[in-house]
Amino acid sequence: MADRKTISYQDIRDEVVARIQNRRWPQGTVLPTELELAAEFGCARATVNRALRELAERGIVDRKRKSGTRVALSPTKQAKLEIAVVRQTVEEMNAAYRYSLVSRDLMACPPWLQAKIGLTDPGQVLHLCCMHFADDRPFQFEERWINVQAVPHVIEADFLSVGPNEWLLAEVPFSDAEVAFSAVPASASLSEFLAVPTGTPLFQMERTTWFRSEPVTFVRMTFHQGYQMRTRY
Amino acid sequence: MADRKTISYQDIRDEVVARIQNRRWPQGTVLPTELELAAEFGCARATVNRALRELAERGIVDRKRKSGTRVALSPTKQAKLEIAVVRQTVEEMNAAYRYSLVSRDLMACPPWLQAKIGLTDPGQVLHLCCMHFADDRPFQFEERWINVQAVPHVIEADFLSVGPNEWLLAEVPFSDAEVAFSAVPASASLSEFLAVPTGTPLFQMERTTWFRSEPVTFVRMTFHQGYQMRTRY
DNA sequence: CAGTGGTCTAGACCACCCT
DNA sequence: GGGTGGTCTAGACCACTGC
Repeated sequence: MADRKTISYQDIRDEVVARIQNRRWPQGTVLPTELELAAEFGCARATVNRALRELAERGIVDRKRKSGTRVALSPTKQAKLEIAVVRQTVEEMNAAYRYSLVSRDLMACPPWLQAKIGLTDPGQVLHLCCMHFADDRPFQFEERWINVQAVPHVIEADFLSVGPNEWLLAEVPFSDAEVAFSAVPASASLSEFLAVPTGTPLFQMERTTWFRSEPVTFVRMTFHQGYQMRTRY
Repeated sequence: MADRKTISYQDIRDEVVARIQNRRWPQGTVLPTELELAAEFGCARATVNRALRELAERGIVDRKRKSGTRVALSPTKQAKLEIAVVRQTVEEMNAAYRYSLVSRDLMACPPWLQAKIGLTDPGQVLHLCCMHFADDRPFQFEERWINVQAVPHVIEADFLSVGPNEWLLAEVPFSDAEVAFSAVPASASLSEFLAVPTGTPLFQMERTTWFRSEPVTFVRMTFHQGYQMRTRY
């Protein structure tokens, strides 16, 4: 350690990671207590605490009261996926974004959807189909159902110029969501919208969204052939 | 707010989220300063700081020195994906896990791989193919290349009973990785290993791993038909 | 019961960056 | 230049949990 004036929590965090990678503290090892580490590094316990808390969040160590901090055994690593709005994703590729509404109809909530999102009252849903283009080439086909009861004035939105994703984000900020990724074959309609042969493997993302425990929307986003979702961790 | 003895950072965090969802603080709004919030909630600034820092990590607010804290405009939401070892994934489905080594050969690093993982010296790589089963049904096909230079004694491992993933995790703990998810058609060999017709859409995950900036391994994991990766956020 | 992490406080200094 | 968040300190009390 450099003999700087003050030790930062990042110094401690990095040093702990180094010792784990060095095998000085192999997997399963119980680390010294916060007090001991604070003494070793010559800093306050709060500083050690912050460093170790961050490592615990990353899944690198496990912490328990009384038993202490130990190096994690099965490193269930956590990847942070940044899920942005389609427009942003397209623009980050330096491509021109274009949005187009395909269809919009109000309907009774179908039973499968009712079960899927856990809706008790069989109310109405707004059913939307949209296309997103990058440089005028198909990028994503979006099929969405919105729970009218949860967002009543969705009926007044025409979704001609603004996509439902962005509209909802402004309307229902910071909701909870559950996502599922999978590979699906292009159906007849998907093959037309995304300009690929029927049966082509396509990357799909499904998402159900709740606002204060009330289901708001379910969306199925199917990407163009060859799309990859990437992240670092 | 309940008139409890002390205000926790979670109280503040939840209250701030509530005010954002209430539209009391619409998107783009500049929040009161930490000092002002501390005064309002009757707590120390550090407590407010921790609450707001957590919200900033979640992407709900943006913080900048001098300009202050404001409600995020484009909520690039972050999903935390827990990427576990295959065995763990299978066992969490209450299925019996079985592993099988398909092939193992030492070879010169092919140029495409050299370019992909950013390897400067054209050294040797260990090329492995493995199968993972859940209740004796194909679950995942794994094709992997390991940089021998980075992990020399990988040559002594036979990978007959322990898969390369678990071996590497014990060997090279907590490395950095880059992952990409996509949908691919089943190739001739994939169709045999995963028992599906050729061309079937399959979910695939590719991962490159570095340990202290040195490339360690590149792996391509292809899942059985219909596999879904799920998460909440 | 006692040890460990979890959290809060009151105060301080610093670094960044907008005006 | 000055205001804001970023961080550290020294001390305190609390909550959980293994012994």
